[in-house]
Amino acid sequence: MTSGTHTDLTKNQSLVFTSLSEASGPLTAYAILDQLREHGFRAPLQVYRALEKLVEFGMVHRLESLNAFVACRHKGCADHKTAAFAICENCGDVSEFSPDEAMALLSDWTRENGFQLSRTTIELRGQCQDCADSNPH
Amino acid sequence: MTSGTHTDLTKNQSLVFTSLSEASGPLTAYAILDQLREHGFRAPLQVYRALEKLVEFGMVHRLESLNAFVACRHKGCADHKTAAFAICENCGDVSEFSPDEAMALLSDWTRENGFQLSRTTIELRGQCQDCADSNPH
DNA sequence: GTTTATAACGTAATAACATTACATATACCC
DNA sequence: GGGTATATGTAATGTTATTACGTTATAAAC
Repeated sequence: MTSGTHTDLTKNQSLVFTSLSEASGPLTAYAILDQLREHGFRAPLQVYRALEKLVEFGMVHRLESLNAFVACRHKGCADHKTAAFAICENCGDVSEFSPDEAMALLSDWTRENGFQLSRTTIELRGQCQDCADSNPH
Repeated sequence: MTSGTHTDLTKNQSLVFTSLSEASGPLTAYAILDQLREHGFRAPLQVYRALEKLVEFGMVHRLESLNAFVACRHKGCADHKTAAFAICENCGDVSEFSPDEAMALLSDWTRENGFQLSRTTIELRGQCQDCADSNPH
């Protein structure tokens, strides 16, 4: 083995990750639970425990403004401490991107203010291009 | 009257705003409710309704990663669509700042991707200077 | 191969956060 | 007064997340 891959997921972690990977958008913990009942899941904690690890591994992100979770689709994301998300309030679509330059400026602030950064949440809410095109204002 | 001041708060809005203004940090809706029981508050919805308006007025911010609310302490904040927060996970202290340059870069992304931005959440988690000094790693 | 330690898992109960639904009140305009 | 819009009161419920406790799987140490 070379580096930080995670083929070593447990059964529950795999099930939760697969569920998120196959979803077209973010899922709440309880939505995941419902999907996985047929695989034997019975309680929220089974989902939350798996999610905790998957987030720790960098394979899943939590969307704070949605109380939901997405599989990371951002190539190389595990190398980043930060991801940013654009969330369409019309269709629910979520785009992940890497706000490197913006993050550098936020890091300037933390440096100037002696703040020891551990994680960053950046979430943009609005309308995606498709929805803006079909719902003109 | 000149401009966007809000001396015209309703009774409930005033009570909730005062509660948040006098607090040393963010409060959850239920913490506000408990504080305001002596003023006749009886149900969560009384708090949530007031908060909704106060956020709309730009007088209060919601911290998504905390499910809590803070009174805006940022001079001129009402002019900004965006505020950023540095949240100390040790002492709970929250610093608000105006991430103008970072926001400009995020706006570049939205422009390039046709995303119609309505609001932005930027929350930094970590340790404030005071806590980092007293809890060295 | 048994002991020991650690991480993962199962289940129930409960806590914490937020909304829906419906009835009433208040204020402002005509 | 009648009509409209906004604010309020209250109860019930829905949604999200955690605590507590006990068991099972895994792997290293002896």
